[in-house]
Amino acid sequence: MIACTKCGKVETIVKSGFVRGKQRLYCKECELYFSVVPPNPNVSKKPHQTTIVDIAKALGISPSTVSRALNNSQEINENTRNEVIRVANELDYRPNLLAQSLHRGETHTIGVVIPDIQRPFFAGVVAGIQKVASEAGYRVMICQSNESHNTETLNVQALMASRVDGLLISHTKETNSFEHIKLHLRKGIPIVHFDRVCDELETAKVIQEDFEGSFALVEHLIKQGCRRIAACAGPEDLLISQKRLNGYKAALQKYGLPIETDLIFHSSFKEEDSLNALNNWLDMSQRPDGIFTVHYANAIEMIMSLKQKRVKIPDEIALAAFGDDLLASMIEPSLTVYNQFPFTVGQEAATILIDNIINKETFVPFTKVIKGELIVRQSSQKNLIN
Amino acid sequence: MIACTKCGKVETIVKSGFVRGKQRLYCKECELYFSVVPPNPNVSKKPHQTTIVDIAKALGISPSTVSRALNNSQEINENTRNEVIRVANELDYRPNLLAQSLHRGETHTIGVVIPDIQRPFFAGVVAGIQKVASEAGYRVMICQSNESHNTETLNVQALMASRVDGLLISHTKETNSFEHIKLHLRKGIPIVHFDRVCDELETAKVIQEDFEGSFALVEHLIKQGCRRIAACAGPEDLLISQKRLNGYKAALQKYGLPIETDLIFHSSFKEEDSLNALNNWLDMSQRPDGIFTVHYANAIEMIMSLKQKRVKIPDEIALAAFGDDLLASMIEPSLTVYNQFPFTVGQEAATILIDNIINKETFVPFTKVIKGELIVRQSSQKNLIN
DNA sequence: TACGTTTTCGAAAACGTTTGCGATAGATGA
DNA sequence: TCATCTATCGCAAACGTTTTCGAAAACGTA
Repeated sequence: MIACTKCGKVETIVKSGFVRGKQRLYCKECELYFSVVPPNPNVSKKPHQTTIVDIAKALGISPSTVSRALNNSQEINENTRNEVIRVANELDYRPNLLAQSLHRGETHTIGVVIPDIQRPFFAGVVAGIQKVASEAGYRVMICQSNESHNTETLNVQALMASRVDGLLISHTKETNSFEHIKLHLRKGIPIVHFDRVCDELETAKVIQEDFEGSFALVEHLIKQGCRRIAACAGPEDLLISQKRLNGYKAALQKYGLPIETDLIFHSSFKEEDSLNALNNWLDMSQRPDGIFTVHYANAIEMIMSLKQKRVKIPDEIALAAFGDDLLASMIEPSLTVYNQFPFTVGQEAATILIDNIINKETFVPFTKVIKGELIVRQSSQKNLIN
Repeated sequence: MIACTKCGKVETIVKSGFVRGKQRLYCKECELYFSVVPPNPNVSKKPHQTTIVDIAKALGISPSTVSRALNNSQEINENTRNEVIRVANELDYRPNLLAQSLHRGETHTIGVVIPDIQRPFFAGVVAGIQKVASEAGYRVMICQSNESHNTETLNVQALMASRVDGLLISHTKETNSFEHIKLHLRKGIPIVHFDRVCDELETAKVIQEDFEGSFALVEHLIKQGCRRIAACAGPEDLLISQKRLNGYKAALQKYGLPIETDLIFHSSFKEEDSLNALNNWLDMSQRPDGIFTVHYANAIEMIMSLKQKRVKIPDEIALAAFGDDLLASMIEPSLTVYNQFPFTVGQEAATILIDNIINKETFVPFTKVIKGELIVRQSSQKNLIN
C-alpha cells in the first residue's frame, strides 16, 4: 500500500482525484496532498550549450563573477578573470544572445521588410543595409511581403514579436493603410522608410529623386526629338509612381507639350500590363515616338516586344526608364535609365535607423534624398554620329 | 546626521569606505552595513511593451493563468480565458519571442549564410527558403559572407550566438577548412548545405546536377559541331567547380576529343579573369570553337567582349554556361545555359533543414539532387534553319 | 453526509544573463 | 590599535515566458 510521504502512515490515506494522469492522495492526519510519482522518467541530458553557470561551477565561483570577468568589468581580480577566460575557451562558451537581449531589453537586430528580394533593386538595398548593420554590430532579419499587404502586416508583427530594435520598410504596392505601422510607432519603435515611403507617417525616410529623375529622363527624350511621349506608370496609389509621373508631366509642360491621358497608363508592374499598354499605343493612329517607364523592367519587356514587331528603337520609338540594372546595359539596344544607387539607399537607411535607435530621445525624423544619375544609352540616342 | 536604518541611532554609526560613488556606513550595534541613497533618481517609466504580468495585474489573477489562457490550455475556465483575451487585445499584448525562445530552448529561427545576395541565384534560393520557412512558422536570418572565409566564420558564430535552430549554408569560394562548421555540428545543431557543399562533413546536402549539367552543355556544343571547346572553370578548390569541370572532361572523352590543359582556365569568377582567359584563347594559333563556362556571368562577359571584337557567335565560337538568369535570355545572342532552379534549391534545403530540426534524433543526413534543365539558345545553335 | 473526482488556479522554478548592493578580507593611515 | 578604505566577490532580483506541482473549490455520487 501507499504510505504518506510525511508521516509514513498508511491507514490515514484516502484517494483524492486523478490529475494529469497521476493518482492523487490525501493524508488526513498530515492534511497533506500528494501524488505517486512514476518510477523514473529516465531523462537523458541533452547536448548542452555551455553557459555561464557551467564556467562558474567548474571554477567554484559565482555566475556573477564569471559575467563580470567576461564583460571587462573593473571589479574583478586579474587572475580570476584570466582563469575564467581560460575555462570559457576550453568549454567553447558562447554568450546566449537571447538571454542577453531579454535582460537588456534590446536585441541589436534590425528588421527589414521588402516586397521581393529577387528584384535587383531590393537585393542591392539589402546588401547596403547589411554592410552598415554588421559594421555597427547589428544583425539583420529580412522579410518579403511579396507585394501583399496582408503578409506585410504579418511580417511587421513577426519582427516586432522578435523585438527588433528598429524597422526598415519599403511598402507593398497595394498598401494604402498604415495602421500596422502607426501602432508600433506610438510604442516608440524606430522606423525608417525607404523607396516606397508613406507621407502620413512621421518617420525618417530615404527616397530617390523620383520627380527629378523622371523629369530628367523625359527631358532627355524631348531633347532627342520626341514629341509624343507615352508613360507607363505604376499603381495609382503608389507614391513613388505618382511622383515619377509628376516629373514626366512637368517635363512635358516645360517644353510646351500636351499631356494626353491616352498616353498615360497605370500598370501593376506586370509584364502583361505593360505589353497591353504598348499594343494600345502601337494601334493608335498617331503612335507615340517615345516611352517613359516608371519601372525599368517594363521598358525591357517593351524593347523585347518592339524588336519582335520590327519597330526601330530609338528611331521610331525611343525609350527611357527609371531604375538601373545590369540587364539594362546588356540588352540591345541598351536602355537609357535613371540609376537609383540601391546600395547607397540601403546604406543610408540603415545608418539613419541605427542613429535613431541609439539616440532614441533626441532623434527627429527627416527625409534624405539620394541623388541619382541619368545614364544615356542606345534606346534613346536618336542622333548618333556613328 | 545619519541614523542607522535599523535601530535609528546616530552615535553608533561609523564610516566604512566609499564604494561606487556612495558613502558606506556601519552601525556598530546592529553590525549592519548600509549606504546612503541619493535622494531620488527620478526614473521616468519607459514606454513599455505590455507583458503577461500587466494583464495578470489588470485582472487580479496570476501570470500563469494568463499564460494558460493564451496558449489554448485545457486547464482553464472559459470565462477567465475570454476575459484574458479581451484584456490582451485591449492592451495590444504581443508575446515576447525572446522570453519564449529562452524558455523553450528553441528560437524557431533558421540562419542562412550565402556569399552574396545580389547574385540572382542566391536571391532565388533565399526566396525559396523564406517561402518554406514562413509556411512552417520559422523566421529567417540571412548573412552574407561576401566570399570571405573570415566573415563566413563570423556569420556562423553570430547566428549560433542568436541560437538559431538550424543553419543553411553555401560556402565561400575560398573556404577549404570547415572547423567553424564541425564545432557546431558536434553540438548537434542541424546544418544543411546547398550549392557549394562540403564532402567531408556529414550534413544533409542539396546540390545540382553539376556533373550531368556540364556534361549536357558540352555534349550539346559537340553535337553542334564544336571540336575545340575551352572551359572557364572556377577556383580549383571549389567542389562544384571541380564537378562541373569533370562533366566537361567526360563529355570530351565520350566523343573522343582530347583534353587540352591550355583550354582549361581556373578563374575566380571575376570579370577580368574571364576576359584574360578569353584573350588568351583568341590569341592561340588555333582558336577554340566553343566555350563552356562554369558560371553564366563569365559567359555573358565573354559574349560582350566577343561582340566588340566582331567574333561571330556561335559560328566562330559557340558558348554554353552553367546557371540561368533573365539576363542570359535577354542578351544577344541569348545564352545557352543549364538552369539550376534556385528557388527549388532553396525550398528543398529549407524543407530538409526543418525536417532535421523537428526530428533531430532520428534524422539521417542524405544528399538531394535537384534536376536541372538544358536551355538551348542562340549562343550555341550553329545550324539554325532561319 | 461523506468521500472521491474534476476543474481551476496560484506559487515557484526554470531558461541564461546582468547588475545593484551587501559583505568580507586585507591594506592603509594616524 | 583602531578607524577607514579598497579590492573583490556572492546573493538575489530582474528580464518575460512556460510548466510543474500543489491546493482549493466545485461537483458528483452513494
